[in-house]
Amino acid sequence: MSARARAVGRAFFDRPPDVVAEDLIGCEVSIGGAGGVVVEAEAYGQDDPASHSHRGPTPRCQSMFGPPATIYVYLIHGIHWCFNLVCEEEGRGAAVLIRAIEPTHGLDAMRARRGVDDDRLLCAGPGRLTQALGITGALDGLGTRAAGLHVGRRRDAVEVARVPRIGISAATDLPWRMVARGSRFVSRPIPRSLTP
DNA sequence: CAGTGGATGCTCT
DNA sequence: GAGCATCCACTGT
Repeated sequence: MSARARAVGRAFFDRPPDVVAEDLIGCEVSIGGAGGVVVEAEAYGQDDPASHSHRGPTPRCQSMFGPPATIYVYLIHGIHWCFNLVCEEEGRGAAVLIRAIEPTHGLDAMRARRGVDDDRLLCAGPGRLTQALGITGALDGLGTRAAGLHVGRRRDAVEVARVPRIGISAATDLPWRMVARGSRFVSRPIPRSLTP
């Protein structure tokens, strides 16, 4: 077990969502002793028809308009929680969806919560990741400190691919999905046409 | 491996 | 009432 990486500061999140999403790749995220390294994340902004914040605050997405590093968690398809971190300055409604991590800590707890044995599928997808980490709507609106969430700085170099986002029906061309090249822990592979 | 369809219930118009 | 930032099982190559 390696030492915990130094935490990123609030200024890290006080930047545009695509910049934050790109820089989050390779960073360590953990909560309650479970976690890993971010290998896939998507950016969502206010002037972005695919974003919940696009039409202004609603009861669901209100926390997107909070200060940088606020946690935004919502339920999708009535089943799965999705985990975001707010970025840019307060009130902009920008956030980054964490879509996949390479699990490194608390593997047994995550396997138990997921009910699967295949480590590749533990955190490969926004719904799988929240289930593995035990993240629910109870964290919505909290800051990282209050939630017990740790975000550590990137320690090793990563090559990041910028590709179109997944599972949305608007702004499907915007390349705001960031993927760690070569990782086998992503939710879906990088499109062949965008592979060197 | 690719494509399809069902589950499941909250959110917003 | 329609749509949804998903996942899983199942089909057919």
